[in-house]
Amino acid sequence: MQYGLKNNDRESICDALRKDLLTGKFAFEQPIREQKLAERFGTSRGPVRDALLRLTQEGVLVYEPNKGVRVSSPLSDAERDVVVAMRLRLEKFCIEEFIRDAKEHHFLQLSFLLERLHLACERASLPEVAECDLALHRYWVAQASPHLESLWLGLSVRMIMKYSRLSNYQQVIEEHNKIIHAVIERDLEKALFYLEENVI
Amino acid sequence: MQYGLKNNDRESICDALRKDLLTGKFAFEQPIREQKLAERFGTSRGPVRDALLRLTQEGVLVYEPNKGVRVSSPLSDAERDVVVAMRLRLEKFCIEEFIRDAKEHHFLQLSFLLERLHLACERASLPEVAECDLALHRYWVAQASPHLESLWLGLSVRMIMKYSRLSNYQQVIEEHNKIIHAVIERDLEKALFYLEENVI
DNA sequence: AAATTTAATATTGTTAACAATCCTCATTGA
DNA sequence: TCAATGAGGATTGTTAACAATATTAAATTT
Repeated sequence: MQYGLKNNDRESICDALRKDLLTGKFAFEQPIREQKLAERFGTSRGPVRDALLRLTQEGVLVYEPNKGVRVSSPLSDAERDVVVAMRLRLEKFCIEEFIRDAKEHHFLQLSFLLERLHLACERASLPEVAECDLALHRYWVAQASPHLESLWLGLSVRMIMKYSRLSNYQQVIEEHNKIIHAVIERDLEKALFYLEENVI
Repeated sequence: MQYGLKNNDRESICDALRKDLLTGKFAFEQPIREQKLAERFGTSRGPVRDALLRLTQEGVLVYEPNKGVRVSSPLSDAERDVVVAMRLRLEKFCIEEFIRDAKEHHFLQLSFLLERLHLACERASLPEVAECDLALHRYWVAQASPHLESLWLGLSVRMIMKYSRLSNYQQVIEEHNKIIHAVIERDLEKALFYLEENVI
């Protein structure tokens, strides 16, 4: 479980940790120790602290003064419903913008991300599937509104943490095929419909 | 503009900076320098970096590697609409939970926060009004769902940054009076109605 | 004079040492 | 026996120095 970050970057540490957290490598409520992570990533505690602070703000971790961070407890069903509704509102807006403004090379990038998701599903690797799924959705959000990207991330991460439908790989592929083909055909109505089916 | 933080705390720095940002003390796109803030708050750059990182995650600041952070540009009208809808969805849920579960001392605390808002409005101090307004809404959010609190903060801060209706002090007071009295009477329907009028 | 290169400065990124706080567990005293 | 105390270690919080990168200004070349 040793990572080789050539670019010592809080972003890299943050992404690696987020992946671990999403795929359940840490238990709920488990405390996270800075020194241990620093050793794992081959850096000092500084960049690790940065990453932990970010993940705290995203809601994956909970911070208590002088006690550090621990993995946050899962959302209640009611809380999750709220988060789902919010994410859907946000992502619908972004899909709409994306379909309106996207050029050919954006669609190409989308196809590439879809292909990566395919491969991850074939390999049946949950961490990779989770990452590719997020990367795909994140792409149109980031293209449509950089402002809303970090907001979106917080919502999505919380959603996935609660429980993951991602283990049904066949369904994951089909849902995303539908969405993306609708997007590429610039069929807004269809795209929103399939998105609504997928984001639950 | 010198603050006297006895408790050197990233939280304090973060709150102070957020207040400045919300009330327009920095221009959009203006770069923020760590050293300057460290001197202002009488600490080293470490805690300042922590605060800047948090505000970046909240969306108030934008980070570029090796270039630091700058004040983020304002939301477009369409983006703001999305954020408003999301915040409303979140806060309605929290009000509902709050009304269901609140004890007498929660109502007392609410009255206290309302009183503070009154005083701030009388003094016509925009920074204080903004702070009290946020503190009030934040209270029922935090009570109803600590999970959703940081999410709510990101939404609210972005909303207020765009433009502030807060300068009409008389209206601010009336709107909050209505909401809070409805809450104390546990009249959910009324509370949601007045909330919808307030969060725009 | 305009463009390019180079040096100097300013700013962010990282690190290791130190300070403050929390936690554990053995010791003490009733 | 049990609660209170306190020492020791573990962990987080802060700092200042250093490294890496970006920006600016000057010098050089064309």
